[in-house]
Amino acid sequence: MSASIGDVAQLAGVSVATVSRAIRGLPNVSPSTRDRVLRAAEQLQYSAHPHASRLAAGHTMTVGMAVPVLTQWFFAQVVAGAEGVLAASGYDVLLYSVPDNHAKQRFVDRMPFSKRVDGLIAVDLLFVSSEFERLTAQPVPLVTVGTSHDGAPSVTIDNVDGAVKATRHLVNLGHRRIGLITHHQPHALPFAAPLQRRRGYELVLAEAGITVRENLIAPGNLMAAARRVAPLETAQGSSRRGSLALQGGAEAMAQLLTVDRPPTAVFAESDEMAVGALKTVRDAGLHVPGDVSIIGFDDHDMAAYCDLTTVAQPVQQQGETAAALLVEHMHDDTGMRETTSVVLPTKIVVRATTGPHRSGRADIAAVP
Amino acid sequence: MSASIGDVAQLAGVSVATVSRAIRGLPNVSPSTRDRVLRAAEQLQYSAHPHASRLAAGHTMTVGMAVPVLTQWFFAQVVAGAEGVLAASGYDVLLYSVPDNHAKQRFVDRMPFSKRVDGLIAVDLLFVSSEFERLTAQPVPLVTVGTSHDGAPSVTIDNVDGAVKATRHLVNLGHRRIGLITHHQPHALPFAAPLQRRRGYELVLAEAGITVRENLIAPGNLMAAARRVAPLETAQGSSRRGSLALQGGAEAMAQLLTVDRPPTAVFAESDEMAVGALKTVRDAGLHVPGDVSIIGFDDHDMAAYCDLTTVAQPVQQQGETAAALLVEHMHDDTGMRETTSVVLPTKIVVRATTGPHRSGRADIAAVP
DNA sequence: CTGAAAGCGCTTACAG
DNA sequence: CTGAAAGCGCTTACAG
Repeated sequence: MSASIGDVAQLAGVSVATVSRAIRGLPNVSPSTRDRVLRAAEQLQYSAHPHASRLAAGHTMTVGMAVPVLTQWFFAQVVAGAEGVLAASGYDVLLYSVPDNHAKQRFVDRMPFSKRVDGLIAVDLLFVSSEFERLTAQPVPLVTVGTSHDGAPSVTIDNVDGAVKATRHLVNLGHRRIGLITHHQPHALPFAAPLQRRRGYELVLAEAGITVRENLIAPGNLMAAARRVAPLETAQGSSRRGSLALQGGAEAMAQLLTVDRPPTAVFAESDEMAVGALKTVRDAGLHVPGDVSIIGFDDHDMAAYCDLTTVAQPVQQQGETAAALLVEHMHDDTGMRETTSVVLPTKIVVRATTGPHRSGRADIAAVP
Repeated sequence: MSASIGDVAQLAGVSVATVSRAIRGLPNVSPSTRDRVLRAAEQLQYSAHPHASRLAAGHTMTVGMAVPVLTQWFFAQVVAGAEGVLAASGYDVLLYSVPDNHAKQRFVDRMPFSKRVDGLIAVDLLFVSSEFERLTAQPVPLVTVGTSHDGAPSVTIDNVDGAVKATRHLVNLGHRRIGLITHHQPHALPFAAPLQRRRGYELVLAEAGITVRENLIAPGNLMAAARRVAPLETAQGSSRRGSLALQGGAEAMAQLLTVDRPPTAVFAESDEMAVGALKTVRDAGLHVPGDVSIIGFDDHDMAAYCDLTTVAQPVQQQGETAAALLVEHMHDDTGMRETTSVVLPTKIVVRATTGPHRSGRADIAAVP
């Protein structure tokens, strides 16, 4: 079929051991020999059979990457980011989609023992402790993005802080009746992004002396429908729902417009929901930001187009950082697995959908 | 580290050969022996080392998938579709991003000879004949999606026909001045989707006795910017540009609104451009479809949300079909590579952005 | 139905 | 600096 190391050895008149060394750039090969080998290899279009070298050398030069679903904006970005740095370091990426708990179970059961990867990146996968233990009880290093577990390096953003920025922006514009469109999932774990973002919202209201009103908080996640499409509990579900989030945001906003004194500003936990909300407001004949200010979260591709004010998070960079961390760990043979957790910064991007509260500081004055 | 086939053999009291056969469900193993082996394997949490079995068996059980860039909607969908059926057939997917000509060159040079995959799927990659020959001059089967080359199975859609449907829809609504927002790339090959879609447009105008007017055709591709982001010439660039397309569509529409007698209907070669166009029209204070009808192409996630009339193409299904075709070819040891090319159907989805020409059949009456 | 042995194509001590 | 040989963990004829 194609040339083997033996063919090259024969052509170059050396042993296969020497070919192996010459080609991999190992020391202890005389320049002239190396030259001859390289020329022979070139001539035969030789490249090492990866499975053979991996078997012999004991490493695979590939890393496994598990994501809930590739079709969602966030995940595709993260994978792309990781793939870039992994490729640059000579690693192939093996893709695993883990759309539901069954797939997660299978991933946890099989992956660590399948010996086919040198490292693992898990994006937005919430592992219960038994799963996580199983995953780390073996020599393949793991780094998580979007979630963090004690015992593995992780890459995340500070969701509370991001939400604080968003809410504070609205408060500083004079708003007092501030709505929240959430993507809280029923049984989500405590550190899930939706809960964290809600927490930031509540923190700022408290610090501004504004009472949290339940009727100003609307779920934008269309639970039944979302569950059908993406049955897996993910940590940052908010940013990842695809077009359902548009619709969910639209409906949540519609609900907010029915309450007694509707909000003059709304923080949506994701840009997609924010864009949906935008539509509802405009369809209702109201103006943004004249009547209602809206701020999102993510800096999704659509955000710039819609002139949406938002809290930007670096998405591709989360993949890149995770990959860099992983590469470092794979090269680190000391076996000691220090658990770096890097928290990437968010930053507010003010565009055209937020503005000062209409009645100036009226509302504020109304509150003692 | 983890159990090997030898450990299982020892525990079960049989030879490794028998373990191998029992575990892979080969015939010629007595039920009781098989049972004992399976139990032992279970107990040791044994799973075969993939590199070893692949080396020995001569196949890799993985397929390589090359896409221009994973971050674009279309490509992520296609990969997800393919990954699904590949996983179901027991294949892993190795991801290659081929964002520019340099990467393409490297892919063509190395991939086929790297012996690391049993098959290849190339999405939207335009190969010149020398590249294509190199790719097919080896035993690894290739299937292309979005492009088709003589000599390899492919899955595509009929872009001409899709565009015919779109344009005919507008003509049937009584429109005569029909604009086109193109995504034609300067040096694109003849079969590239943008050209095909344009061809469909021209075909229908001709059949309706309407002259093609150059000033009603506007490029929506923001060439300089697009080139910076995605330097590779792709076949169906129109559908894949991300947010640039939104902006490009918006600008193209703005241009169309400046001509002497502006179009009463516009066919945009992609939904993203159509959505951009929608914005321009509304920002100008005009109504859709009252003043201008707009139809897109793709049935992108955003289309339903925007109530955009469009020509839907099955996107995930293109990945699924390609994967199924490839699996079939990989299982086919006859070596004869019949070149099935499957063309998936498009279908028009009428929503709220197209409507009858305002002045009824006036325009039509004006033309003999 | 089962086992002993060769072989897949490399890498890596070990000698020299 | 270079080579002979063992070994990585499986699979696959070949015997029996």
